[in-house]
Amino acid sequence: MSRYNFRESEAKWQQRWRERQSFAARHDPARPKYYVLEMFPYPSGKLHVGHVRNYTMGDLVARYHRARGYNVLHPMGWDAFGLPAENAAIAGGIHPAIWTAENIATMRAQLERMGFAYDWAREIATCHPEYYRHEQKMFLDFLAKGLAYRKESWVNWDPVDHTVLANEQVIEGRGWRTGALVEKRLLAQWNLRITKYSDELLDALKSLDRWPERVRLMQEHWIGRSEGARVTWALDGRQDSIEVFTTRPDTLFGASFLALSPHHKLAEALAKDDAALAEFIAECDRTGTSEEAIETAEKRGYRTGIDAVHPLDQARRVPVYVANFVLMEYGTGAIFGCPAHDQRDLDFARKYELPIVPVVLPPKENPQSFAVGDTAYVDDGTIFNSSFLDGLSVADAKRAVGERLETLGVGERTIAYRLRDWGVSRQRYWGCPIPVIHCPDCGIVPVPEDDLPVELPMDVDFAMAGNPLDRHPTWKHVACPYCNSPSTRETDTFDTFFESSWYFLRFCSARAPIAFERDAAQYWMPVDQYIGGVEHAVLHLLYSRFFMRALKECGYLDLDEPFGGLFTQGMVCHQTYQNEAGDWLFPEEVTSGADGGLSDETGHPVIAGRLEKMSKSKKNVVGLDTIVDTYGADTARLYLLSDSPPERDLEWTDTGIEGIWRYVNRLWRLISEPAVALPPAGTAVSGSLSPALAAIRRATHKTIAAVTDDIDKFRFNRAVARIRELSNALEGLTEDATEAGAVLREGLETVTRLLGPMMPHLAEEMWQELGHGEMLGDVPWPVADADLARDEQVTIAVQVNGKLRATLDLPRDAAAREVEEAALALPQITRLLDGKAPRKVVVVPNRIVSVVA
RNA sequence: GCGGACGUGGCGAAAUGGCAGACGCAGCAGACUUAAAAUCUGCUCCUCGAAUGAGGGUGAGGGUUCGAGUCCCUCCGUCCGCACCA
Repeated sequence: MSRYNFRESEAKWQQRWRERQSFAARHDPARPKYYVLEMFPYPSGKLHVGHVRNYTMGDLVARYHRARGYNVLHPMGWDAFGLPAENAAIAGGIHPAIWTAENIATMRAQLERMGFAYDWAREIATCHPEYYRHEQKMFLDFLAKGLAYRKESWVNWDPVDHTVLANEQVIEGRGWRTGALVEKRLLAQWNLRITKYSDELLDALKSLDRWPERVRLMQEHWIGRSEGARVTWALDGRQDSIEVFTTRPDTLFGASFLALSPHHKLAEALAKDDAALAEFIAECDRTGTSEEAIETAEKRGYRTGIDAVHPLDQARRVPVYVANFVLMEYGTGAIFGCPAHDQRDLDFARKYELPIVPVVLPPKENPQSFAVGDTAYVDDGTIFNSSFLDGLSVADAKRAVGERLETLGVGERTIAYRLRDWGVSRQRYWGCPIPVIHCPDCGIVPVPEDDLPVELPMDVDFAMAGNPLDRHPTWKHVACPYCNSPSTRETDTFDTFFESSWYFLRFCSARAPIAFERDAAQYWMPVDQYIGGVEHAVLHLLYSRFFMRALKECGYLDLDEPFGGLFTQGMVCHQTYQNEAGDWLFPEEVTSGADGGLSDETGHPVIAGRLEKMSKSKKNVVGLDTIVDTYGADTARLYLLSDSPPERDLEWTDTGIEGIWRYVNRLWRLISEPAVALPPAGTAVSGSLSPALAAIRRATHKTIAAVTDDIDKFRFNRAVARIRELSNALEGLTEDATEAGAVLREGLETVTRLLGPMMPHLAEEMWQELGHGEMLGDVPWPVADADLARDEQVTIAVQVNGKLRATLDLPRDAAAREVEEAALALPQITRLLDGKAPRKVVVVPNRIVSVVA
């Protein structure tokens, strides 16, 4: 019995693809294009099966479209800047550039072993100056257009590492690496004006009909458009005023206080002469920004002693507080509190004993008796206690009050967004240098284009905390390009999301001396199918959408959306194991005893934990190399496609991959040791077929249609099941008729061609074994013959009162009357009807007869 | 709190409103073998029954329909995203 020799076969076909440059994409406007892209990896060390699931799907899509006649672009690259390289440098004394290059080499070799159909000539790594020089140019263009600007912003500051931390790097108020309490600091940061496109980014979501609804919703929430009003409150006895933003201007007459953010200009000004207020603000800053901190933080306020004048009733005064729950980043950094109709305001009012005036009367409530208890009333109702608004609905009152505010010049209807501009400065070495120079005389000066790229120096020292660029003896010291005064370079680098916001454009002309050739981008873009994890639903995918618009504004291209189709695949999970001490164990350290109990290598009991996403820290990882060594790339690929729907999480099990390996060998035997002699390649099926052979031929053509449809709809697990169904049927073909060989050949060739995009090496080997000279990768996708796929006989279910009672085999498309008669004549049915005529009979052609007795 | 998704055998899962459980994993029985592995064959939702078969079954309850896993309402549970957003 022969076994499929994947080692020989996979190496052979990979070599063949390389020699023939089978997957090199050529710009050819005469042909329809298809751009498939998987989110490019961070070169962290080694590929894990989670990566490989993603790339296997992309490869299937790429090879499938190639077979369908598209000019396919399917590139791969490396998102190569980032913290882990720097941490490796700090921990192990290896330079980030070397660490990254070594990891890329390892991971590229792993990808090549998987046989993915990438155009390797277009490979990019974002840490190369030939890549990042172009984004330095983009930044200068953004600067010229006002799309980039410098602003003081509040950041998470790690006092030990001397660096800014992203929100995700702050865990329970402490730096994830140092464990130091994170401070809020005001730092001058470069920002990109993404908010300029808030409305456009929101509106265009509607056009992204090949994106998951979930991702579009997440972006919609992230942009967070809300309509409301700005209202100006004069301050009693002062010249200045406070502007608040509200979505509920209809409740203005229920106001009982104003609250300022601790970072509000007025709050800071007052703190200069008020030590207690200064201390209150300082305390607010010490509170972390993490979810836990926010949730547990008590709502606290500081009474300033200032009163504000109600804009619609000069006689009314409300106290002004500084409150810890008011965000400077949203709206105007100041709110008015209406306790009766906002839960948070209600809690605050109860605590500080402020008046609670209801102004929205719920339906069926009495204006005299209605009172707010512990719960604010936030729904619709009739306005009361509100002067000229009395009697209006909430919606009408919003309109009326908006008009009045505008007439009086004390406010206007406006729109607020949750989206904030994107802060791109990072106090890190391993990133793209921000190409500006600080001149004591000229101020901030862009690096002249001729001086690009600003390259990272290689001779850096990681021995001390903080950004090595800052401490470098010479790098930052330059002459001002305009006045020649001694100046300093910007030592911050870009957020690494900068690189991933345009890499898909670089792939269109990866070796161009400019960022990308306009023609190439206009031809290949947008990406037709983008595939990656849902964890990028907002940041990367939103930044990329912004970049397209910003680049368009700077004249780079004329397109808005980068990704026409998006698919977010599930994660690969694995059982976790812990010993009694609570230490995590690798799966290979665990053995299961005869009684089903688990133990470690020392014989101590092991507790099986929950299924979790594979991660190094929980040790529930499966090494890709081991899998490929043992079973080959194709087996791993088919397992990743077959076991779960692609959008759902997949559990990696040893028995699962074993099963696929058995299937691979069954397929190989089916081809290499056919039960019936096969006629030569190219022999068509002819002559009259026995019913059994006709059924197999029908199954063959049905399978083509079904698998094609399944792949189009990303139902890969079902496509695999269909192919297995067909190959199972072919295994059962042992009939020794003249036509049998030709029918078997047609079936085997179909299985081979359908498997081509999934298990490309095995399929090539099978295709060759079937006697074909050309490569399967060059053979067009099979087309189902609708006539051959059609059933001549159909099985029709017969229901009585909704219960299945019998089935009926009839010729296809039999007349409804005949079907009904045949059904009613069945003994099981006559028995149930007991001689009575049915009250009603529904006949669905070729499917069912439903009898109501 | 807001928003979303999901709930089907021992497990992963199928099922344009039309025969629930395709395809696979695990399991059981058998064949081959001195034996094991590999391979092959058969069985495997539950209850009753020797069997043809009968009844029940898609988180719970209700509704629409000739017909509901699928559509609608209420509830329960799980997972995910966002969250002091005014």
